[in-house]
Amino acid sequence: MSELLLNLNSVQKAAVLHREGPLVIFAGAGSGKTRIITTRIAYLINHGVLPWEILAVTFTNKAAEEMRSRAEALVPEAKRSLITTFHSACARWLREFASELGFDNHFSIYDDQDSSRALKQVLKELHPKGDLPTLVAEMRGFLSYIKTAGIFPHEAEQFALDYPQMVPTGGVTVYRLYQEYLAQCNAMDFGDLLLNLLLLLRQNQRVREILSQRYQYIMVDEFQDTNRTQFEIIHHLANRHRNLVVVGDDDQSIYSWRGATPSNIIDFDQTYPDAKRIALEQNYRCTGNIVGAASKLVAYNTKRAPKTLFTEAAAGDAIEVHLEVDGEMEAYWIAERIQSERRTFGFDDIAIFYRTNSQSRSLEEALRRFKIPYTIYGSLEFYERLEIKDMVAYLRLIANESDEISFLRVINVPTRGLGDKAIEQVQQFARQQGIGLMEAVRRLVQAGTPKIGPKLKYFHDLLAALKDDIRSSPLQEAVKILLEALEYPDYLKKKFPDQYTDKIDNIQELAAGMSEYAKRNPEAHLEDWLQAVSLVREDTETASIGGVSLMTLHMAKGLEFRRVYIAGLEDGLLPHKNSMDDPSSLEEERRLLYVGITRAKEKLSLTCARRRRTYNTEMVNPPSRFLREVPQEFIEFTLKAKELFEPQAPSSLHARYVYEDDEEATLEAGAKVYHPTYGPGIIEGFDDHFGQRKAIVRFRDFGYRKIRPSQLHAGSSSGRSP
DNA sequence: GCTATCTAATTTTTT
DNA sequence: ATTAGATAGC
Repeated sequence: MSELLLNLNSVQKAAVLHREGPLVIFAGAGSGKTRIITTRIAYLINHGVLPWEILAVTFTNKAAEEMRSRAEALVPEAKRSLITTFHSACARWLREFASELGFDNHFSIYDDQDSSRALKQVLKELHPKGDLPTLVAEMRGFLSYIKTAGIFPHEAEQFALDYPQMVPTGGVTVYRLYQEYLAQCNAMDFGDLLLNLLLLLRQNQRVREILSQRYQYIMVDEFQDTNRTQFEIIHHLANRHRNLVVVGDDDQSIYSWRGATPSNIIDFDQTYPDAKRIALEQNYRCTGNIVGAASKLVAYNTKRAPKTLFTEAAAGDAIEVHLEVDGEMEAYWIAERIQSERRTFGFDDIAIFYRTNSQSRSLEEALRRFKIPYTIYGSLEFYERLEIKDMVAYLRLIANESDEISFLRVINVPTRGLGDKAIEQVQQFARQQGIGLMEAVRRLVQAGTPKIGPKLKYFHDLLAALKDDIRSSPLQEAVKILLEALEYPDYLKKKFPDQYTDKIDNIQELAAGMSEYAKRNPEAHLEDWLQAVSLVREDTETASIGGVSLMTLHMAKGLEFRRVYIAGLEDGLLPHKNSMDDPSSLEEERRLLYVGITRAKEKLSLTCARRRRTYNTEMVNPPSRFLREVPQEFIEFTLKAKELFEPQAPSSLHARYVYEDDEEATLEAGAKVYHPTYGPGIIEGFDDHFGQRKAIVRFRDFGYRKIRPSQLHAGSSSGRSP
């Protein structure tokens, strides 16, 4: 008996030992699913499977990294298996076969910001007078949806006929033009990495043969979050050997708004009728109370595969529920609590989760006041910072001169007299001649175009020199060469005098990361590094600081902490107000809380605030409806919460809170009101204005106003004429 | 063409 | 409050 299998329960063992054919594993939270995948990889390798015949895909770099290192710890050969994210696997295959699609294998990868800019270029030409920001926003949503659904431009027409409500006016044309523009730029957005690979697999028999032959054993983690495109890719890859194991938990599906279809896992056996099915329902992570609360909560969902998570662990501490007067006090309470428990839970053991990023500010302030170290995950992305984007854009343009989005970004950075007018002239010339922007620059320089000719020549020569210089130097020098050639520090100092040091530090960090990368991958070229930074976003600086972890509930998936706080359990925040009216969105909000709760190994606190300032207005939200769905037996109310919650009568929670006094009884948030001067509006919240209570009303025609409730009539029109 | 000022928009966002 | 992006004025 292999020692790998020690300490596995019989169900886990069955999952690991599964050899041929499709298998779907429903793995509840904390049931050891990463362990199963890694152990299975090790087991396969120990039993004659070649490491490079194994493919394991996940969604996040973090998860992939974890999986890779754990598998390697079991068998060192696992480092030759392909254990990575969907996007980076696809990017790798696309580089291999780019030419089959008419792409150069130095193609750029566009992040959301780049792709918005590309879309803007397309729309600007199509609707010169249109409201660009609105159009871009509308089309972005449509494009990301249609790409995750695996629908190609040539199929979009039919799709628009079948589902007209899903397609904005002109959407089909924009989709086609956008894809053409990206092809012209030799660039792919995140969606294209998947979609273009799917296109290859569908149309190109040679590629399909090679890739489906290559991987004997395929495993996919977090399968509930796959979209249709990903499902179809996996289907093609696994078609030959049919050794496909998918692992997931429909209760943890929290990305349906991004095209994930949990039916991929729930109905897996419709595509694979011979699929075996294993359910892992024993939780090894959390205490009894935490598991109990989470299961009871998620059981309120109507759409889910039936299952019950259980544990043999002791009940442990009760789940703490606390209510505070406002968001600041809530944060203060959490910080104080962390401080008082510091002998039991080290700062690294603790996480605070919240629904929206904007909630992090008050938490940060409170933690700072208590001198508690913390790390915020995923707020200001390192690679989205202006100075980093500038550097990366230059390097991209050097690797791929067709990359027009990078071209447009850097042509006047640092400022060199090539503003909107000049760019317009270059673009128009390019359009006229049917050539790329860089070629247009070359010809305009050659033609000795008046005014902009010399400036363009400077830019062109600079770029050419940079290209030579960087290509002939070791990779780790690239950023340094750029900085000097551009005199970029001077530019930063002039343009951002007070943020200068920060920005230079960031660039230093980029350069350090680059050196590190070059050291680890001695063979790597600029293109490899560019791909890595496009797909991996980690801020090495913040990652090493440690302390209490702050993140959104979405980011928390897949992680675990001994001690967890979830802040802002209020109707309007969790569930979020945009998701409260639609039943299936509401269920997703519930799953979000479920995910948060099940991250806690030992102790959990749920907090909410009566009032909360968001942006500039004060909102009054009732406690989350989800709090009522957690049975009282698992909960301990803090003193403060007790008087307000009345735990013995949970159904009165709302009533007591919202209708606390007569004024709010008739004018609660969300109520339609009518004002004699401003006309119809909706109450968004309340504000205490020097002791006087005012309603924050969003008027149909006059925007937001703070109004004394006595001036408002209930309903959408007044009985009297205004 | 560049800079300063104004305005609108802020759910979540693995890649 | 904050930020990015568009517009108006130098």
